[in-house]
Amino acid sequence: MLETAPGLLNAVLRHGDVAVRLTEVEAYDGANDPGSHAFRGMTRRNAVMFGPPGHLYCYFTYGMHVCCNVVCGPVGTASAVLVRAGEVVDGIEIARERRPGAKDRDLARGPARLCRALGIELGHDGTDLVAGPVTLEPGESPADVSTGPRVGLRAAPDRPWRFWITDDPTVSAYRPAAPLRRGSR
DNA sequence: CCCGTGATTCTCT
DNA sequence: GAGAATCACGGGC
Repeated sequence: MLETAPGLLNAVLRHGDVAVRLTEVEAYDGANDPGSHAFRGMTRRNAVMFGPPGHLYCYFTYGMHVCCNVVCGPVGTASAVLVRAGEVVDGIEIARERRPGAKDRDLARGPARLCRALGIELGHDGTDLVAGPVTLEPGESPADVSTGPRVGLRAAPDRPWRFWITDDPTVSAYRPAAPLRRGSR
């Protein structure tokens, strides 16, 4: 169940009293994938991607956001699945407190939002998803899955490795690519 | 639409 | 060792 990105759809990611049903994920294929953190080989930050599957890879980006991936390949492959969005199915009061002002369906609509709603921090990097404190429970296969290009990646945007549950309102809005506003070319 | 934010990594000396 | 470039985003206007 951890081997494929679409297999994670409908799975429930839980941290303490808050749980999120995953509705949108994105695959990253380690060393073969220019969009992956692991493309240039193992570094200190991405080390857990190279480790055993079923662990959580958390990273910090854009100066203020934490995102998390599920490591899914065997040791040495660095394959991971970015958790992009989901629906809060338990502990919604706590999630609301963590995200003041957000509408319920936006609580975990986006990778960084999802982590914040769940209370996932950098310290959870490397967490074993069976032992916890963050856990992943498989769910039923979704009735209808859509695929498309990945979001916000400048490298290899053509790989249709984003998977989401068709028509689910908690799937994040599609953004073609993150513009680079620092040098003007 | 446009901007902040800080860690990590790369490259050059 | 130092400085520059990059980053898989969200919120505010």
